[in-house]
Amino acid sequence: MGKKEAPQYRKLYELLRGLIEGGTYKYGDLLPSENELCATHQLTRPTVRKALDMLVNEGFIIRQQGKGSIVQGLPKGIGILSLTGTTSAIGQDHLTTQIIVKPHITGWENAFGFELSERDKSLGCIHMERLRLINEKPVFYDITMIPNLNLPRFTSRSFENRSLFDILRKHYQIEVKGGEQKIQAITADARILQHFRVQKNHPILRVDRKLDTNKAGFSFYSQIYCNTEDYSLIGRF
Amino acid sequence: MGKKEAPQYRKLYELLRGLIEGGTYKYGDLLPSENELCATHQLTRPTVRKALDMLVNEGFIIRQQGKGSIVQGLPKGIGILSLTGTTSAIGQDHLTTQIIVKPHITGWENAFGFELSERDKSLGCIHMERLRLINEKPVFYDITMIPNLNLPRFTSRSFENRSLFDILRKHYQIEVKGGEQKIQAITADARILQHFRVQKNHPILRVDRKLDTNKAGFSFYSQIYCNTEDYSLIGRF
DNA sequence: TTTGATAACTTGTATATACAAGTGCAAATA
DNA sequence: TATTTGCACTTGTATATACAAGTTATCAAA
Repeated sequence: MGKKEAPQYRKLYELLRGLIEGGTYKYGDLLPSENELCATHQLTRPTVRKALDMLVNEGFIIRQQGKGSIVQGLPKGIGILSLTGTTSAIGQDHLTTQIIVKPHITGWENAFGFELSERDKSLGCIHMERLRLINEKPVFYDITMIPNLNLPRFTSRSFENRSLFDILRKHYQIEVKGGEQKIQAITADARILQHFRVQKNHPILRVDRKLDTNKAGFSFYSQIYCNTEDYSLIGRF
Repeated sequence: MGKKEAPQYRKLYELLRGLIEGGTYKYGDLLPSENELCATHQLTRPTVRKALDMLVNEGFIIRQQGKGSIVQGLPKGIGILSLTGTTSAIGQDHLTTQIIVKPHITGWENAFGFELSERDKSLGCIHMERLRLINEKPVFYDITMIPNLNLPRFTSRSFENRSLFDILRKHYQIEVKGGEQKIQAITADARILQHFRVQKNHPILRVDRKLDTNKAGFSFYSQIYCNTEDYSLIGRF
């Protein structure tokens, strides 16, 4: 059950990412060259390059042949469009979570337009609804549906302070590896509007997401309503 | 000036991507194993894996240890959130483009909230506004601003039938490598509403984008208004 | 029949190496 | 002085190899 040790390239990636996020390397700085990193960490160039590839893919650095790896700015807004969950994306601001509908087992009404496997349909799902507030102002309302697939004690866990992603990773060794999302601007229905404390024609952003995990065949689904009046969703691509 | 031959891993990537997009490999299929691809294309495994890595990053396949590379579904909506431009994303539907404001050189009023370099500020920009229609219905309105940096004949080119990305790549060897985007739901102003032929409180999705290219220090900017009534923006992550 | 071991596949990680190609600076040259 | 050349450094591409680890089917044993 114990988690295996992370591979070398991943450790280096986490280290460098941490140094960028922590401000040790700032926008425009050059990272140590690949050969320097090899020497410092006792690795070979392909391994180092794999770590740097990950940083490139996530937009932390760009590479320039003949010059080096140039640090890029951090995402400044809410990174909900990237992989990290809501909780890890806000930064300094004060984020609180209210559970509106506690996790409970039910059938699938639908999966926000995504197709469900027959197995998932027959299993039913764990349903949960949460409201997220930034500095006391409601910003996200999200509905999460997870196939009811052998997650002991799941419905009784606390989702107040910790992100769903963390809980899945730490207690169930499930890591979200990617997914698909559909984005629309809508005028929300009365129930959602009430949570956001806004008026009838207030525009709301809706994101329907299918989240794929490291367990083959295990995906879950969420629908996020977002009041983008004060915070916009940002992402790198 | 001629374009260099693409590297092997890129050629394999294009080939496989084409086969997936063309339907030769369908959802759930397994690609040939890495060793088979090596044999077929006279390449070594690291090279083949690099091509597959790219497909993974763009969501075309997932890999499962012990099993193989599993083909995923194609993006079904409008892939504006991914790298490919609008034109290549629509698929079967009929897309037309109307130039509302022809490309012309002007100063920067702003860059949609992104920071400009002093050099770009002093150069001014090429400004252009286009309306895209899908099956005769207006869906996108986009404002593009490109630093006025030595792009001969640019303002006189035709943007009716071809995507901006294609023109940049073919005529100027500029490839968009990524970028940053901010997404909000808004109620549009009168000018935008008029183009979309919708009423006052109709919700509109706005995407502000900074596009980074393979030329270091060369980025351009666009602001896209989108009526998501019939088409939602989709993306993989 | 069921169970369990095994073998033959698959992808994952890592090393070691070589040369190509772009950048930037310093020394040599005009 | 201004320009060119060359060198040292960077990342980019590619090969060859080895072993770890997950999946699946087969076959033997219980």
